[in-house]
Amino acid sequence: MDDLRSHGAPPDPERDAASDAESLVYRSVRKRIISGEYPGGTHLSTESLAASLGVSRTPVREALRRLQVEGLVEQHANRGAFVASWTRDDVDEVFNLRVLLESHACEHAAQRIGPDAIARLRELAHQMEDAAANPAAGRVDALTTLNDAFHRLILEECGQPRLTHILHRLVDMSMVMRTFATYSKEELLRSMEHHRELVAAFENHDATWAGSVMRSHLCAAHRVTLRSQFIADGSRHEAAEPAGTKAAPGKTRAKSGAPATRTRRR
Amino acid sequence: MDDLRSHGAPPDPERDAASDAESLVYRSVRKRIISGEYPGGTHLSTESLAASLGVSRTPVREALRRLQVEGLVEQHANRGAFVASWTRDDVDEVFNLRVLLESHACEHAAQRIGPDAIARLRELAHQMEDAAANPAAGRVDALTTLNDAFHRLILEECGQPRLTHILHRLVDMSMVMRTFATYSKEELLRSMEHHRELVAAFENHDATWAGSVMRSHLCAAHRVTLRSQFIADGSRHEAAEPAGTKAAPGKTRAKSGAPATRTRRR
DNA sequence: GAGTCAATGATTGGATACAAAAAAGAGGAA
DNA sequence: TTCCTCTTTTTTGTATCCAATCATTGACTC
Repeated sequence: MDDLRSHGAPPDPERDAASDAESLVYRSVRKRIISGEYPGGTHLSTESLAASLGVSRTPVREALRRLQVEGLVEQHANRGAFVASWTRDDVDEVFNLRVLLESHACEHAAQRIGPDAIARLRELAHQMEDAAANPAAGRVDALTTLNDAFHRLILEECGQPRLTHILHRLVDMSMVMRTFATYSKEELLRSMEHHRELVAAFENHDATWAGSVMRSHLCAAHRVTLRSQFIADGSRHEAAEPAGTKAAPGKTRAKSGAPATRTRRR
Repeated sequence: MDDLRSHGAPPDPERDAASDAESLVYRSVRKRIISGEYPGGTHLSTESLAASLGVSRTPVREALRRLQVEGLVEQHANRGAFVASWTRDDVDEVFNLRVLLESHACEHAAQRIGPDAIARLRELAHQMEDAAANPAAGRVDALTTLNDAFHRLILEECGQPRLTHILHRLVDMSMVMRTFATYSKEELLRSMEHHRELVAAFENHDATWAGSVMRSHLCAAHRVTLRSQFIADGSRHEAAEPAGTKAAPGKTRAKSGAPATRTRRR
């Protein structure tokens, strides 16, 4: 009957635009983690989150569980949820995985992508160049949003839902880490050139070329992230704790492992 | 003080051995999905699950949310959770990702693995050969358990928690699909030989060799899975619906997409 | 007889209430 | 002063309750 409706948003498990309370909390908390408003180690109290968002604790708990599985949050039994922290090894791992998977996705996308998506990619690349050339306030935000859209569009074109899902989460992690990233002028220009080159590779449906450019692009981003997050000797950059937040118990220990997905020691 | 305790299980986000109600439900439902007791399309009612497990609906809902994010169940808004179904494209995607990632993990593991882990791998390989040679009842279960332990041990040795986590989920999916798999005698022997060869590669810390064997191993498994799950023309193998279960609404449609991680159509 | 519409029943999503565990703090002894 | 212990307080984890939504069934109309 109204099959059209069930065709659209509701059955979509990644209901980014869903209007229920759980999704509201999920989007809100995720956004704040990615933007850096909640730095690593921040205690996420279900009660205060529920109060500040005007919902009860039930959907908050479900949203935190989702964020935990996605790796942005750690949950300690009977102690609640904390924003995941990042070590240098974590940064390396995430970027190594992105290099491996996103270039793979790029190669598939190059073979399947249609003219509409290519046009959209070109438009996004142009908008990024405009934003980069215009030293206005909010430039970084605009660039981040456009860059995110560019990468996500490529992912959607690869036609592999699980790969897309995994990479969305890795890209989220990269964005958390890139909160403090500062691109030099040269690095910015190189990044723009990578985007242009990717569009050219897609126009020619050249999978090898597209994958290769993506690898270069991510290697460069990896270096920028490392430079902005860690000082040369490899010691950890600790985001300043905002007043009123409590550090995760046993945090210094936890850092030597990894957030959210640590394996058991034997 | 009791820092030792917080060192162990409690702060582990993948608390497989946790004793709270949510984890109990999670493990129970996950096990039934993987074992094939709940075939694709089975409706997972929060109420009946809560009743059968002796807990309330609250932890059941959280466990289902976790399984949804992990891709084993689909949640349709206001309609509840259903066990994810698998198309041939899904099988191909999962195995392609495993080939890419598990060989990568293997290469890292080969460089880091210690003598204890190698000994344990050799032991597991021997046990598998014994189990394979002994045509007793429960042989398939024993082989599945041992093989799972073998692969997971390699993953833990690679020292990359996120990669490990992602692969755990992909392996779970493979196990769901392999429920009905039947290895021929030749395929079984080849699989055993792969395990032996992997141990040899690890003993020599030869990353290229180890990664290469793992690729072969997974390609072979991919073919067996395809053969057992789908008939030659590529049409879908539908697991028999047990009496009393309701099919997911719009299921025929959903199958053309993918479970749990479908991307939005534009 | 087929199709449409409304009432009913079942099930989910969310809110609140309660019990248990952990963290924080006060107090006292060495 | 420092360390230990007991109490208080906060916060989590679970159970129960209520409202909203969806599927189903039956009656009604064309």
